[in-house]
Amino acid sequence: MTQSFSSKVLKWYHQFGRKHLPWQQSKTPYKVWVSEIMLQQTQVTTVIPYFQRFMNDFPDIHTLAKAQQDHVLSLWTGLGYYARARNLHKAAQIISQDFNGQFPTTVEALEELPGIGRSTAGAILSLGHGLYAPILDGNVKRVLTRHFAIDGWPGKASVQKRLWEVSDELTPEEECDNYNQAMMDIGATVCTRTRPECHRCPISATCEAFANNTIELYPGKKPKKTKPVKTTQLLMIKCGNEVLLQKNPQQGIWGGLWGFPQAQTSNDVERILDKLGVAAESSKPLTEFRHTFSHFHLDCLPVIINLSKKVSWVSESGQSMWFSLDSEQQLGFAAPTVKLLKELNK
DNA sequence: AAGTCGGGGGG
DNA sequence: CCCCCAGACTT
Repeated sequence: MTQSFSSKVLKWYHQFGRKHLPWQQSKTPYKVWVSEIMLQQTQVTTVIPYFQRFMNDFPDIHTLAKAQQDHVLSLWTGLGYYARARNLHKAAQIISQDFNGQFPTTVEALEELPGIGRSTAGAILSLGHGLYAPILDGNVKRVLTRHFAIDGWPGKASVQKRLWEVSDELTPEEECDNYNQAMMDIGATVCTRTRPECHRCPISATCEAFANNTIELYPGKKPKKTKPVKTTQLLMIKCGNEVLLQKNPQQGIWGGLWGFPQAQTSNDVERILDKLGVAAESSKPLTEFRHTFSHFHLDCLPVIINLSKKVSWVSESGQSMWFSLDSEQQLGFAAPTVKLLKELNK
């Protein structure tokens, strides 16, 4: 009598599964939710310190709901995909106000919340509530495409559909939480992208890719396209110990984060200074660097602009501010902004 | 179906 | 340089 797929996975979990990750301690739906959002497209080792800081400042959903967006984004600084933080904050307000702080307990209701898709909903239900729900993250996709030799890029709709069917079919009612955790653990620690350790895999005996020695064919690769290159000047307009920052619009790149005014041409620079009603005393370009996003390169030329006189200028919209270089204000910054603020502090 | 949304780990 | 990572959302 051969064991079922899920029972082999579960047996492996009890021996080798990860049980000491920060969000697995005194587990609650809130911790599971926050960790799942942070872990979207982000590796575990990267997330850990962010999760710790986040829980320290926002220990429960009501605290998060009441927080300033700037505070939430400040704890997301450097993590990327900032819409995750904005959506997390929005969802916290909905859950706190409309649901009395209680998470929904169905996939459909969870998916109504901003930032929660089918897989994250499944993780919250299973890991957070101990209910039945399949998941399909990058780990599970890698394990399943290899085990069942499922061709094609998993991002493709037809392949994704097939993977959901397989995941749904394999996921057991009993110990669904442990099964889901085990599949992620196998993907993260055994069935890795490069150099998988098939000799340690609990399901290698039935793995098609292992049997055919075609592991490297799975998962199918994403079609590559060349990233366009954009250029920008980052204007570090200084006045004494302060520098001018602007808040980016909520939608679009770096939404809700504070950053330096940007210019494409020297004409733009003049216009921006004109609007401030100031004249530059001196202007010094720093060394150019490239910042790469998921879909384009941004060649950044930072320029320090010193003002001759202190301007008593107040933002009309609240979207601009003079930021003290030794301030401890909790604001969200993109990675290049952090890098350049450090330069200014030298 | 394709594009938008970051930043870093590891080869 | 490359690819990918506990994806979701918009068009």
